[in-house]
Order: sequence, then C-alpha cells, then structure tokens
Amino acid sequence: MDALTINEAAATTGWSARMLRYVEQAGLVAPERSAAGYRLYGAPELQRLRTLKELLGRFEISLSDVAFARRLAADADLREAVQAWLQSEARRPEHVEAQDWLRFEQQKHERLLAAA
Amino acid sequence: MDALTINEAAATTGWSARMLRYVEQAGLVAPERSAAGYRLYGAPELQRLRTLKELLGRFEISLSDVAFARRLAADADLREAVQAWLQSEARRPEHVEAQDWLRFEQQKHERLLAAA
DNA sequence: CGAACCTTGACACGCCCGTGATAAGGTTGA
DNA sequence: TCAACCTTATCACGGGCGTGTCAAGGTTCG
Repeated sequence: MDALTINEAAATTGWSARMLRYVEQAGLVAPERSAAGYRLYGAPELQRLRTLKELLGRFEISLSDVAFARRLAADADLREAVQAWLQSEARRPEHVEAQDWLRFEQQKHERLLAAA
Repeated sequence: MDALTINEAAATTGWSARMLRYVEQAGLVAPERSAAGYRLYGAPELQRLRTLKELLGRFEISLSDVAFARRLAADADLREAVQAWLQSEARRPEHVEAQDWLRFEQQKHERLLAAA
C-alpha cells in the first residue's frame, strides 16, 4: 500500500506528528483511517501537506487564516456579508488605511522573526 | 460638524474607545484626524463600525478574519495560492461548491478600481 | 510474546488577540 | 484658567494558537 502512517508522513513532509494531528483538527488535511484507527496518509494528502507548508511560509499566514478562507469558500452568506462590508470601505482615502494595515501585519511578522 | 470624537463614536456604535483604537490599528476603520490629532468619526465610519460589529457577532468571526479577507481581496498572488490549495481538496466529490468566488471577487475588485 | 508502532488526553509554555485600566501629557471651550 | 476632553504608551489578564512531551492504552508483526 502506498499509505504512510503518521510518523512516516511527518518524515516526508517536514511537519511533526503532533502538528499533523493539529492540522487534521483544524479541518485542513484529514487522512483516511485504518480499521484500527491509524491515520493513513496517501499521496494526495502528502502533497497537500507539503503545499500547505509552502503556502503558510510564503505568505506568512496561519492555519486559522486558511481555515477561514475555506469557510469563506463554503459559506455563501458569510462570503457575501464580508464582501459587502469590505466594499463599504472601497471609496475612502485609501492609501492611508492600506498602509496602516500593512504596518499592523508587518509588526506581527517582525515580532515572530525577532522571537526566532 | 457631523464628525464625532472617539468617546461619542463609542457611545453611538457600541464599541469602547479602546476598541475603536484597536480596530483602527487592525486597519479596518481609520477615521480622519483633526489638526491636533483627534480622531473624527463621520457618518460613513460610524456606519462601518456598526455593520462590522454586526458582522463579527453574526458569524462569530474575529477582526483578524476580516483583516485576512481584506488581504485576500487586495493580494492576487495570495488569493490565487490559497484558492489553488483549497481546490486540491475539492476532489472529495462532496461539495465542489463555491470555488469560483475568488475569481468573482477579483472581477469585482477590478470593477471598483476602474470606477474610482 | 514483545518491541515498536499507533491512539487520545492532558500539562506546559510562549506568543498573540481582545479588552480594560492607568499614566503622562496636549487641546478645547466656557 | 480649568474641567473635560483628547493623544500615545504601558501593564494586566484570560483565552486561543502552535508546539513539545508525557501517560495510558490498543495494534502490528516477526
């Protein structure tokens, strides 16, 4: 079988086994289970785990961010409400707001880097 | 003058003055400033604050969620990368429902920019 | 059988989020 | 002038996130 157990999957994806369980709990990558309940990661799951890791690193976003994007994609009411709210800001003196927001996001990343 | 100072704005929107500053720092509602630096909330800002509060309560989402949605709407690279990742899970034929929303968002954004 | 896996649950830790409080100082208006 | 506003900066605190680690117990397989 081409399905890996959790520690094998961890070894080939760069996640820890602990984080694999956490990612599953966040609803982002949920592998099949064996009859005894063992997680079985197939090639698609392994690929999703690798690209997820790349995605988080490249844009400095969090699992919750991806989970929220997923919720946006699945919930039309939510999507439309958020969209409507965002549009209500679209015609204000925009450059200032955008810069503030950037600084806010940036500071979070700087703090993260400083802690490393 | 139809512009309110921060405590007046707090009184009519249900936020606290502290949270109004926090919301501004998150880049979501940034009022004009007087010559002396006082925040001046006009009718549009007050309305945005009220609807933001309603949005957060109705869907149980956070300021960071809205900030992330804003980032998604503004950053095409991020939007496409997240969309691509989400689509890689849609192969469980359960619901492949709304994977076109990001493209829809992008088009609307382009229309807004064109109109401005 | 027994070593080496796997499971869930929990404690722990450090950082971030949402929020209030307080301090030190500048602005406004009767 | 002076009370009542406003500003930024800071401390505090409970809860959540990301992560390691450990315990208690089930599974696999030579």
